Amino acid sequence: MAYKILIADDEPMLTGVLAERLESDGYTVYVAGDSGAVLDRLGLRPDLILLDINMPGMDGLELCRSIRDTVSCPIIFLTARIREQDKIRGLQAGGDDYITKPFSLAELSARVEAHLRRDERQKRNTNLVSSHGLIVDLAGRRVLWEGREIRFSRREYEIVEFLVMNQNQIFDRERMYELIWGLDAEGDSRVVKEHIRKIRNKLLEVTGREFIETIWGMGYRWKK
Amino acid sequence: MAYKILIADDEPMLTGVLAERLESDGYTVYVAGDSGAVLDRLGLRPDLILLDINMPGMDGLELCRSIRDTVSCPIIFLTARIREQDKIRGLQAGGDDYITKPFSLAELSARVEAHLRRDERQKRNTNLVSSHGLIVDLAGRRVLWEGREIRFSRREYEIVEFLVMNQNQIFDRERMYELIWGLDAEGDSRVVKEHIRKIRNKLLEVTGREFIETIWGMGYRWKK
DNA sequence: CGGAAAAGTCAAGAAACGGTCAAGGAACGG
DNA sequence: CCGTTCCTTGACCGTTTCTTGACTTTTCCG
Repeated sequence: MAYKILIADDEPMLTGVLAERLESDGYTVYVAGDSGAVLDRLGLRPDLILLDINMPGMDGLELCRSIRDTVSCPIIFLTARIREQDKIRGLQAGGDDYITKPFSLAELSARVEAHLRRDERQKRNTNLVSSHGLIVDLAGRRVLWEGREIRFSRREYEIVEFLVMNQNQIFDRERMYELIWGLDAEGDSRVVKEHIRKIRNKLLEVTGREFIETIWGMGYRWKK
Repeated sequence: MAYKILIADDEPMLTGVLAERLESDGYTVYVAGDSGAVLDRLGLRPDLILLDINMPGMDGLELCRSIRDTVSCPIIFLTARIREQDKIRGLQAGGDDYITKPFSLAELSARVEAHLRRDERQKRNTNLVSSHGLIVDLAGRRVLWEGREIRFSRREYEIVEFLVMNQNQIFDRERMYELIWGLDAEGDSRVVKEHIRKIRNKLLEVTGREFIETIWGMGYRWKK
């Protein structure tokens, strides 16, 4: 699975170059041009965020705090400021690292990798989430029931993980498609319902229970 | 407010060290040495529980289930067992994580923090607005009365949410139609009154009360 | 009181939605 | 390169919900 990186910057010149490089490094890249877009994209559960400290809309530090309220992935600031004081403030706001412009792509690439590595190591232990006896192993990307694995395809697993991680919320197909597929609503959100069907079948077959409920006209929700 | 952590373990050596570390991390710590004490302390509404799986009295898994009947905070098992099977059984009993002894205090500390954070996030994502005992769950897009759901269709829910969120204002049908259906005032704003009727019926049936009032010639308003 | 405008009620057809299936195409692994 | 798995799409059908029009009741005001 490719790591997802969210670039939060409003200079198309820069984001273009960054995206190109990171994609060639094998990452999936998303770009958000303003604070609102950044917060929207958090649902994608990026593995790392590159954050321009001077974004239109919210102040960068403020934005960083908001991000931290939602996700815990590494955040690397991109900035022209160089004063030590700024560095400290950034880290206090929940940033993990700081790269000052101009920087070389090689350097950025290296730091991104380092952070992902470290984060990965930290995560590996912990990540099991359970719900009604169903265990979702986030690190291993698999689902267990009474010790046995229920085999899901990639998309199926991603949907299960997504719903389990956002149990109390309800998502219509459009929104799920945006958040899980990540593309900008290209394509047809009807795929979602087909995947949901497959998932339900597998879960029902193995567990004999229903886990995903449909709220007519509103969307799907993981049963509490 | 400091988070409250309940340590359920009968080895004073261990609980002492744990408590010391967690207190220095800024948490309020309670210790319970046997199953009975644990259940007693649940009244304190701890934010997280560290549970030794081998406690005198009840079996750890059993105890875990009992705890789950009362509180929903994260439970981290402390144990010497290491088999994958045990891990899974623990999670099925309602545990959230599993740390095998011996563990480093740093690791424990990190996991405690991670769980508290996740729990906090989840709570915050549950946006509730209440009015006269009626609870509107914005994330789940549903309406509750005395813990029970009142089922509304999508439009109905949208109208309820809209009115509850704008309690002191009066909206005529035209305006509600524009604001809830969206811009293009295509169609006929008479639908609104039909939906209002349905909503009133459902609310009245379940709660026996009136929530929406009509201001003659002006529109509708959520009762204060 | 009486008429007009506003609001409420009801039933029925239209539209939207979700579930299911089958099949073509893309991606993957050997 | 080939076979397999997975993803996506289109079509169909039953169900729920939305909308509409006709009709009734309430409210206001001369």
